[in-house]
Amino acid sequence: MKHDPRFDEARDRHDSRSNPVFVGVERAIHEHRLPPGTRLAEAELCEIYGVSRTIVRAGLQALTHSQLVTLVPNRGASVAKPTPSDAQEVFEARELIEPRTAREAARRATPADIELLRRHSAEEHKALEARDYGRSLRLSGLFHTEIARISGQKTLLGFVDQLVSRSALIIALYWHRERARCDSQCHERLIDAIAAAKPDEAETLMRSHLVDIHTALDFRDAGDSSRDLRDMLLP
Amino acid sequence: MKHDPRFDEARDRHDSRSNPVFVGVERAIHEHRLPPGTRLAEAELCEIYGVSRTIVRAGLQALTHSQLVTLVPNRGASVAKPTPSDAQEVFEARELIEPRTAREAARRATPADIELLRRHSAEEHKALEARDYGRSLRLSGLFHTEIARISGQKTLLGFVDQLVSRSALIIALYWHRERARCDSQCHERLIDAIAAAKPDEAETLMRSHLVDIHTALDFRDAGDSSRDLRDMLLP
DNA sequence: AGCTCATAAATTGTATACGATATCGAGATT
DNA sequence: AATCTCGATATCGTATACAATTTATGAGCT
Repeated sequence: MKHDPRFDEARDRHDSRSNPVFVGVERAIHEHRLPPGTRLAEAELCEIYGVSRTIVRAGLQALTHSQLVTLVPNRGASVAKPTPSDAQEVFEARELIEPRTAREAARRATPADIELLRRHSAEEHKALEARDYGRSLRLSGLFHTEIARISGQKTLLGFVDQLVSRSALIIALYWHRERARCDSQCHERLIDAIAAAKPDEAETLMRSHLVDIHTALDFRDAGDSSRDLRDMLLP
Repeated sequence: MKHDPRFDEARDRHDSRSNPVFVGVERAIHEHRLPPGTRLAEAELCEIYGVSRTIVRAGLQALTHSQLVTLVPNRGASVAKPTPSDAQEVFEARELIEPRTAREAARRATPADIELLRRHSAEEHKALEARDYGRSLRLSGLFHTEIARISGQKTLLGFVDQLVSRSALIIALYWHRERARCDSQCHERLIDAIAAAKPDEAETLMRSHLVDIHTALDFRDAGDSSRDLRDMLLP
């Protein structure tokens, strides 16, 4: 046996993805159950997830690498608080990268991919109607990473993943209007362009969609709130 | 005291950057002392750097996140071996992102920045004349990340950093000609464009520079070699 | 000889123990 | 009353111990 291809799948996502702390905290951040700035004490996470500090620390370091968590030496971890300047940068980066993934997705999407996108969009719509704010936000992000996945560029997918993640924090801090009205419209039109295999249109739609969100950000207060960790992570 | 700004510096780079395993292995990869595929046994790294497995494992996980190391569950770590398809992707991503950082650098570079770039370029040239292949390669990569730093986009800097890192592995695997002749020419011209504050020109030069390298890659054999870890890491 | 399976050695995964650093609070000082 | 100092407590950083898994070795079999 020369090389077992299973390893290639195993390695990529099973480093952080198999860590319950990483998965749980990431998801809680995506769903806005963990507000920016929340302190993440190791002992507390140990109890919540029933693992030792070894696992907790590995998870926190992984979260730090994706910039969802800020780790201050000797003083512990807390949910990251992107500054207005960070927010600008993240959206500038998205405006550079995602039009490309949308273009490529339009060139490569299979019928199954389109089906998946439409299903996601429907789910997002449903969550929004059910007032399940957190879930709709997570699905909205998933839509963007799904397009990156369809584009077939694993490297760009990694970047988009990170940018979408951070966007959840940015939206938590700097978004005030009733959101996602534009989203569902924009997302539908993007799917149509991709399904019609129109790369130029998909690229343009994606760019303007991101610019829309970007320009709607509102940089003022960034107040703190402190509730109980267990409440935010367990449900 | 509300918020000590030193933390902002401390947090960013002092997570992985203070780990001797991360720093040492990263540098060895950048300088082509650690060929792709080299196995990285934990016990061996413990001895080499005089630290416990805790530190070694943290370093290996950080290296995995920057995709320099492949970590297979229960079977340990080895230096990553980007496939030809990975290599294509990395350069496509660089061709998307780095023209932007070059453009921004041309708009924002201070005289001190230009000075620094010229000094780096001179060092690189010297290393090349001294046949110090590893050093010249590392400096060549540093040139690209330095431009990203000057662009002022921390987010894109992070991506460029990762892409340049992986490029060292890609060059180790898929580059055969006598290299870096083009580089020093290209780099000089790029500095000139940036110094002259010509964003369009800097952007174009960067793009064609990257395309040059990309098209010169040669995807054939990817043979293994196994020497002693200590020899590759300690000097 | 080549193969299979069992056992031993090596290596990784996780938990815990201990030392270092930071945080908090009581009492003294200005 | 506010600030400062110093000890107690909590929290983090690193090393180590033990369990789980993989890899290497060799006897026995076809």
